[in-house]
Amino acid sequence: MVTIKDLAKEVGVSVATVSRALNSSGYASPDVKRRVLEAAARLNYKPNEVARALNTSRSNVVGVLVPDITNPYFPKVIRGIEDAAIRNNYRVIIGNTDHDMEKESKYLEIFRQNNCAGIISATWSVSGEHHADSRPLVLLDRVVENHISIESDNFKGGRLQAEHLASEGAERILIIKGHEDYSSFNNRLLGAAEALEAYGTAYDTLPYAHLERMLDGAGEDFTLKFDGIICPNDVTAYKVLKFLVARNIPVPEQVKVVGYDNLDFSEYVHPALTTVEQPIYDLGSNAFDMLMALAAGEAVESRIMDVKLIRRQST
Amino acid sequence: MVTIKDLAKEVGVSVATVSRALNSSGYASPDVKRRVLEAAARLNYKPNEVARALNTSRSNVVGVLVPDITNPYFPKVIRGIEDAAIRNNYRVIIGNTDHDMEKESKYLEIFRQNNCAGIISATWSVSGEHHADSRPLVLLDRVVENHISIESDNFKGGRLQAEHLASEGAERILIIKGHEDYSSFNNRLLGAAEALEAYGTAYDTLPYAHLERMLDGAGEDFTLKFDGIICPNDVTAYKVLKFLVARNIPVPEQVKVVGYDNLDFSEYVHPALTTVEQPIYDLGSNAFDMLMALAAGEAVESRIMDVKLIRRQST
DNA sequence: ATCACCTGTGTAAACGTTTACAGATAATTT
DNA sequence: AAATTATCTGTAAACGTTTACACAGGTGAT
Repeated sequence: MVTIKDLAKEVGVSVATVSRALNSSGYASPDVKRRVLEAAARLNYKPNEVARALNTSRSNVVGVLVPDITNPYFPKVIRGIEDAAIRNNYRVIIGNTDHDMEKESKYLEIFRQNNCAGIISATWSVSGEHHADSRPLVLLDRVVENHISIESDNFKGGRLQAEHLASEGAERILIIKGHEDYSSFNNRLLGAAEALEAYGTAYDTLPYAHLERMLDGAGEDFTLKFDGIICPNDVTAYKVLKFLVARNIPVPEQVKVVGYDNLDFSEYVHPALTTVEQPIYDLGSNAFDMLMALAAGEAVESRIMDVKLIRRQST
Repeated sequence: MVTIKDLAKEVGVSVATVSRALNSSGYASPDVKRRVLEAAARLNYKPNEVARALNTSRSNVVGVLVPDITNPYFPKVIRGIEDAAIRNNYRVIIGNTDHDMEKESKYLEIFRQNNCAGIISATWSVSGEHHADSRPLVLLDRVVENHISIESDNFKGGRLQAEHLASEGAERILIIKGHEDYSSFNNRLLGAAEALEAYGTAYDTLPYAHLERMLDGAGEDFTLKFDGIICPNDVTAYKVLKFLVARNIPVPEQVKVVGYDNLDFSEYVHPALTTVEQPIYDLGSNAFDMLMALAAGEAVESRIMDVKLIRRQST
């Protein structure tokens, strides 16, 4: 591998001068700078990032934490992050936490061991003592006190779900709750509940675990008592739709279903899913930009991205 | 951050001894070793991976190249790789190449700059001069001469698709081709064609680009002339199903459709998709194991994983 | 002519590890 | 008892960068 030393020898200056010429840090005469750059191009010199990271104790790697990359929401987020990262000459290390606080801590430790420049996390166990680490951090789709975060307008999204069902004539609505640890799901619930109360529409809520039991064929069939179902995300909605269709319950005639996310697949399920679209890719790329700003010591504000309703055949 | 130096001071030995004690390399008296480990645990010492990578010119990071993580095939592969990696105390850097050789080269360069231990790639432009780099490499779902690879049994998979349609009574079959640069798609095509010829069933092939034109509403509607459609992957099958359903063409009565991959979603589309299942997750985790073996200098053979047909409502 | 300052360069230390080498002691062989 | 070998430890160099510091020469102000 060609190093800064080789360049120094080639040009006939010291390594310090080469480093300064390459990074335009400190002084370097125009002539030397030109010769260094020429030699670097000619010998195809690429700086060793590891050495750089060791010296500056800051690599150009950002750590990204997701519950499970297999959940189709996250690849899009990651793609957004990765594209932004590569534009800025950064790389992305990913970690799957499975909502497990142990794993989460382990990855944070790993990120530290790798001198990562910062962390974007879509999972955050507040109870942990991660806080000790002062690395720049942006939470994605999760809001936690004293941390910068970016999320879609979950409250509005919940409201859109509810208003849409109500305006389509649903009179008894079931709201399926998402993972209770996450602010995003809770805010969707709040938004929906508030809207339904304003409309004067009757509704009930169902913990996610109960839904799973129902889908497995055990437990009560909740769907019979309702004519509208609000799902915490699209993947849940797919399962609900499958359950209803398998029982020959006409959707949307007897029951209307609305999801949240607008994943690519939502137009392929049957019936095609009405859902709230959030700008998943942009959430990722913006999160990266915010992280860079944070790392540069700039003041950064938490961000909320707009959402909109996408109407399809399930309502 | 607590370093090896701190441990040395704490225990009252040199850093060399600490290093040897921690890594069980070279000699270290049982007593010293015990004291070092105790101090490491007490002070919560974690080795700095960057320093280690610089010294040994080999980090515990592997680079993973995929065309686009947004394609639902890849998150599963990546999850397989990542799980295997973390078990072995390795990390994963991902790169999206978009089938673009420039990006591919760029990422390979980046992996080199980061002293990556090896590369797993689901995309490989043979024409490039990447070969100069002698880093361990495992190709995933791509076969290229002189490289170790792992893939599903694409030929058999293609055969299963064809045999199934034929045995269900299809008499004029359309095979939609996948990306022609990739051996996996070509082998599926070969397997299907060979099976159909053995059956004496008529078939035709369609370049992917033509399909896209048809889906966009432009160009000829190919589906009318056929009663069986073999898709190169599930995502393509989703699009075909949507196209057919939108035109009220009864599936599977008039046209039967079979996919390839068995993605999680294939049971949610309408009608639920008959497809060939390949062990996507295992492809990833095995690829990692092969990479480790390769890095350890062991002899490694390319691997082909078995596939099986999953019958659902689209046939 | 003196002083201050700016520009350009080299020397050397530092980042946190691993490891070749040498020296010292202990254990085993002859 | 001497010679060999095995075990243990420390010193110092190395990995490829960045950067504090020192020094030299040039420019401009006083």
